Amino acid sequence: MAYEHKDIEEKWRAEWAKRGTYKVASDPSKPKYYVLDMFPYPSGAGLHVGHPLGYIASDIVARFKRHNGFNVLHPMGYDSFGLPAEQYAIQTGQHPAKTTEVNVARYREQLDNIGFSFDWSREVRTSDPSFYKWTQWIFLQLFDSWYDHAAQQAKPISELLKRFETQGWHHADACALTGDVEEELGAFTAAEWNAFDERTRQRILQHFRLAYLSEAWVNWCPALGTVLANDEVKDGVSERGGHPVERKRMPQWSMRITAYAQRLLDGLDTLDWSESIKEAQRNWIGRSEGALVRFKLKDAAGDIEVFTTRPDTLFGVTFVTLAPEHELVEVITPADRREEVMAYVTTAKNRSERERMADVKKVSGVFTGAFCIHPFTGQEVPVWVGDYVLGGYGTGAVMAVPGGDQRDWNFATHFGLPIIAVTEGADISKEADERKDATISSEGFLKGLKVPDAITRAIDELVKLGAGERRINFRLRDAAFGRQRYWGEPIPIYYKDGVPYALPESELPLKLPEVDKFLPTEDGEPPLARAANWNYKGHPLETTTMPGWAGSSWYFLRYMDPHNAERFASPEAINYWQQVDLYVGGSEHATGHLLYFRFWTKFLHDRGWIPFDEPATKLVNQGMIQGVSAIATRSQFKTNFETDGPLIPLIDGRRIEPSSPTTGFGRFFISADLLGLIDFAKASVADERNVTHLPLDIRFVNSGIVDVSQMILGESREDIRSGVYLCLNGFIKDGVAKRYLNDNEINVEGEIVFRVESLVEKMSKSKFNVVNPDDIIAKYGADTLRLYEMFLGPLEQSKPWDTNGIEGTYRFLKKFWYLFHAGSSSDAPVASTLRVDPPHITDEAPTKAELKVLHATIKKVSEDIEKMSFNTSVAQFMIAVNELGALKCNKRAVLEPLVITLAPFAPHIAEELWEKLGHSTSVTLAPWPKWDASHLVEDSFSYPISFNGKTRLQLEFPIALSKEEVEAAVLANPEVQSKLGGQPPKKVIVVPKRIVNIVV
RNA sequence: GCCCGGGUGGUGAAAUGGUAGACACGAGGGACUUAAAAUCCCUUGGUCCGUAAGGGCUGUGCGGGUUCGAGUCCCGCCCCGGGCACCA
Repeated sequence: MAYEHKDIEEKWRAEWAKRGTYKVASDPSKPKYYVLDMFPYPSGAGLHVGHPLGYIASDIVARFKRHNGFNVLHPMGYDSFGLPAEQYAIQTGQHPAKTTEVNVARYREQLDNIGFSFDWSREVRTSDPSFYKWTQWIFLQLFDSWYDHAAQQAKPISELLKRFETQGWHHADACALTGDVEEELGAFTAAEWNAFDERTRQRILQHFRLAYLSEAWVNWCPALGTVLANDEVKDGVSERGGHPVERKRMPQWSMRITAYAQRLLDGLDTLDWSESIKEAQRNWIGRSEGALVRFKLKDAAGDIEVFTTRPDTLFGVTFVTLAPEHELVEVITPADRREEVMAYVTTAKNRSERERMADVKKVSGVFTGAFCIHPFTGQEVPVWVGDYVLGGYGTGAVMAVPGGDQRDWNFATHFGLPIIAVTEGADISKEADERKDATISSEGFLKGLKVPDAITRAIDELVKLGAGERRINFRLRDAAFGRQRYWGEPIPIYYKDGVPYALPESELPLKLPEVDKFLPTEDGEPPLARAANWNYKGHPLETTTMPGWAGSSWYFLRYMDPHNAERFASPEAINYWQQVDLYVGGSEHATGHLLYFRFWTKFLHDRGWIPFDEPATKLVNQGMIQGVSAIATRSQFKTNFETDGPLIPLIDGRRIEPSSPTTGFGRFFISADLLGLIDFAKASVADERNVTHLPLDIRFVNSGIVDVSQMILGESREDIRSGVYLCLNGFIKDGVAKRYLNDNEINVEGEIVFRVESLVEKMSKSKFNVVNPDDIIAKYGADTLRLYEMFLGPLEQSKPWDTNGIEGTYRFLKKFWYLFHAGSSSDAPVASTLRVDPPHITDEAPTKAELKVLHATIKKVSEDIEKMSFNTSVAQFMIAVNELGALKCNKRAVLEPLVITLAPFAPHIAEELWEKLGHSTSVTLAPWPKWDASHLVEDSFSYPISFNGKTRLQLEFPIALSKEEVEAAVLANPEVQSKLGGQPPKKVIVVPKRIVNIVV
């Protein structure tokens, strides 16, 4: 009779594996559907209940689509290159491949327990040479490509060479140069190109390749011995480990993602992604329209280039500020100012980016002594250096308009520089006016124009004067691609005379070599430099490896054809499976993975390898499941013991006496309900440090009450094991509860229980609040876990995990099971229910009420899955079971379709019941039931009758009645009449099948 | 500062402009049981009146507005979460 989840789930997991139930192949006769989860990095900690949330949701959709006739690709794999395995390798000497293998096995075991419909025959691992062969191959394609801005497309380098050979390179083409890391490239003719030596040619080509090597400002992290990407640096320290990061110029592999800035931006409009992710990407790309303005130097050749979004404020320029790193600083500073200026530059430069960012309030700068010429007025404008201008961004110089920009205003005010009002109605004595809908008021030809018109006019004038032009600037930077690390894809490049060359395709995969240690060499070379024979035909190989995002930028393609040895995936497979129809993962990847993922897809499209240029049409971000930490308060009482003995004073004047401490000090854990009763003033807690908060392991906490005796057995922290736990009416020491030694129990009744406060925060080992899905599954089963995770709330929302609530979904499954077995002959509990527990199903025709429940459920669940509103579908299942239980329904015609609708959510129990209903094939093959609206039609409706919008009573009328008939019937009702008190209603609103509102 | 989310019982939450709190947890009461577990039934936003049946008022962060009717739409604030930021 009982619902034995363990037997059922083990049986079906084995059966699915044996039958290959979830294996999938291209099948042109069926429509395809591609459901993808962001694959996990297999960490040593294993999965906690938060990880599978998205996987369960996508699994439900995958199963639902299968029932609806789609051929569903639903794969899983591992992002198995990464820092933690390498850190572990450095500490222990254990090869990261080994650790990764162990962790993957553990992940697989945990994932299998949850009953996902993954086609494991398609598993990929980014650290597998058969996979990273193609990551390297794509790298070579990028190395062999340049971006033709005129055509808005990546093209082979060979085409560029032809162009150079016949046309050379002209400054007019210079817009092809993108990114922030190139040096100035001069124009050359075809004849010059043909005369260049190999070295020169290769150096020039680096300016065009989409994967390129150049001197770049990088985030160098000395502690990690590596370079970090911009998005791996948070607040000036490394995201992982929190080590300081400094700006350093060094040779660096980069990806020219900036070439795609406009397309990455435009593409967002075509995607069904959450607005917040799209917005984050828009911000990250950071397109701004404005003008490049050149200020001629007064006493030197050349000019200062400035980018501004507000050329309309040019008449408000009172000075120009250069970043301390700006190369002109040295050039223009006159000798008599040199000492002072260079001293400032040195300090400003040495301040880390972190300090400069943290210190917004402090204004610092110095006058160079040089002047430049205002392009419109011809007046002299002083040139300053200020550290509020960053060298790495834009041109590293700003035209300062203190009347229109707050930072410039701060700088001008601090140094007493003139401030000109640029807009009508601005009060420049208090702050700058940054409004973009103002009218220009500064003297000159822009006066009286609205800002947008003034911008256009200003640019026109700049162009006429040759002093500037329209310019679109992107915040997006080229992506650093090399890491001074071992555990990543080797970059398939070798060096001849210091010039990088592509390794021939036939040499791929370039496998990771064995090294004696996973650390940088003594002279700071990356670990790969330790490898013996790390060269190609005598030429040294590249020693940096690829970053984490390389493999994840294209893995979705490999799943389509994971064992192909000839190509990253066959054209047939790609043409069949196309884009990902539903991609599920965390929103923390908004500007990292999800941008590179789109970038590589666009690139592969440009070069003709794939027919689409966006990887995933729909993206859903699951929320985070937070942990609930159990926080215990611990205090060290002092001094009172010396005079009063081991008594703890309470605010009502009484004292409680736990077992006597041997010294004059006592360290106690205090139950949350006792906390407010202790008189901490009298207890003379020396200082705040004597009251501390410690997280207890939530495995020993139930509804806020700690099982202290169990906890001290399983606890590794000594202070927790040996602690004295003060409760309301006694204390617990060494796991034994005792009454207080004096008669001052606050409450002599009841058990001595220790309570903790709960705190919702990130689930993590260090907070002792991790819930392992394996434990939940052992107790309640995977089907219960799946249902409960969905039942917690909307998928995209973050929510705390509370194991206590799981009983509800477990009870639901037991009731569902009972529907099939109520009145069954074998009512006695038996060890295994699988064969001996016959179902009790009849073939009788269902009643109207039963059909209504069934069809309402099919309708609601079908619609909810499409909307990814899983919590409401689970609620509907509960309603159905409660109602069918009350109707004592055990009819096949009702239960059979219900099993199919439940199958995507709780596949194990559904398979078992499906089999019991007499089917020999898997429930996953059953077609999705259709709901029939005719079963949902009601004969009558109970109208809420409201007066002025407030519901007062209910009246039932046939739905066939017209508005007028309902109104008449309502007004004829004696109760309504008495409420009206003889007054005629002002108005009566009847909304059929909804409400009646009487206005009085 | 800017851009996205969000704010509803003790808790997780539900609600095409139409009966706020579905569903579930927890809590309280009861049934069954020698007992426990399991299961089942009832109550459960707040508050007031009533012995009771029942009824009144109030209530979706705050203040306005639109509407016969607002958790939902509009305007102005407050708070929480996430993202971005010396980009000139």
